[in-house]
Amino acid sequence: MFYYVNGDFDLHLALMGGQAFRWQSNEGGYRGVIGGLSLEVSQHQGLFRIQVGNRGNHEKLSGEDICRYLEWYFRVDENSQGIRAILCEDQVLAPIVRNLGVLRILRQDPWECIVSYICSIDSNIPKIRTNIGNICRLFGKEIPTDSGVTEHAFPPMQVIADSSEEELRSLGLGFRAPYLLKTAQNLVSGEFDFSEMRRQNIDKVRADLQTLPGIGPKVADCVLLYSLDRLDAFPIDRWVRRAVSNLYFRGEPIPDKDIKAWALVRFGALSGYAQQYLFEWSRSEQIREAPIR
DNA sequence: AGCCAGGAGAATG
DNA sequence: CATTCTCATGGC
Repeated sequence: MFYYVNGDFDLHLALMGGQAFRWQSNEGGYRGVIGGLSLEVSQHQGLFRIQVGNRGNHEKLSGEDICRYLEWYFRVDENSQGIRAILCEDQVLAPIVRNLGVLRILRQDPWECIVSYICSIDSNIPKIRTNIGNICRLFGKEIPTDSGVTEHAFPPMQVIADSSEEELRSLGLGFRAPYLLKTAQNLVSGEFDFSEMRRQNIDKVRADLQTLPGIGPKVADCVLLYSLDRLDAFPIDRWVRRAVSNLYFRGEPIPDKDIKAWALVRFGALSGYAQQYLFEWSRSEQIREAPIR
């Protein structure tokens, strides 16, 4: 089953930029798994094509349902050129936005997102990908594909909650293992309602997320931005911290709380997109000055 | 060898 | 109460 969507996309930026960690480039395209859905995505002059390889545990979904879900995931209804135009009103951001391709924020599953960014603590993108891959291989349901490669669905939170710290450590999670285990156990207790979180005040949701072990200000903002539809979230990592300092404050170190307040005023509802462009710029620059903080 | 999409808890001012 | 320090882990 194929599904075509109008272009205006940079798949490499969206899928390999460090938002999602289950995609790998694959002769001209990208192969990945969303939830339990095995996909292959490729770009063809102005269009991009999605091939649904296997529905895994989503057999009950119709083709239309899957299409709607993919529209949701890739945010195809979004006017990315309009967003770029608004961001370009910022004289510092303008050249960065124009030089990078069309950047989109994927709409991921909150549980997957929480796991991914707990794994991201004091880590790096290749290692996060390895960790997430290991978690899916050990705990995720197998998804047979036509190409013969066996993919793995992302495991439900109950499976992780029923695992052990030793098991998670064996996957290379290190000190993040107890964080993930306890957070999964807290989540299955049922006190957290992600659909309710979508409607609540962002500060309330951020505070609730931060009650989970291993989720502090940065991870909470990643979950808000990448999975709970809060484009006004502004996750501050060392790359963004460096970019803001160098681009806007002459290299002067700025406390995170000040950056957060500054970003809200400067970028408002599009803070998340500004952050993503700054993140990509900072990483492409590879500034080797004294690290901020 | 040193760096890397931070968080938690204790110590300090 | 706010800021700073230290620690845990593993791959590249």
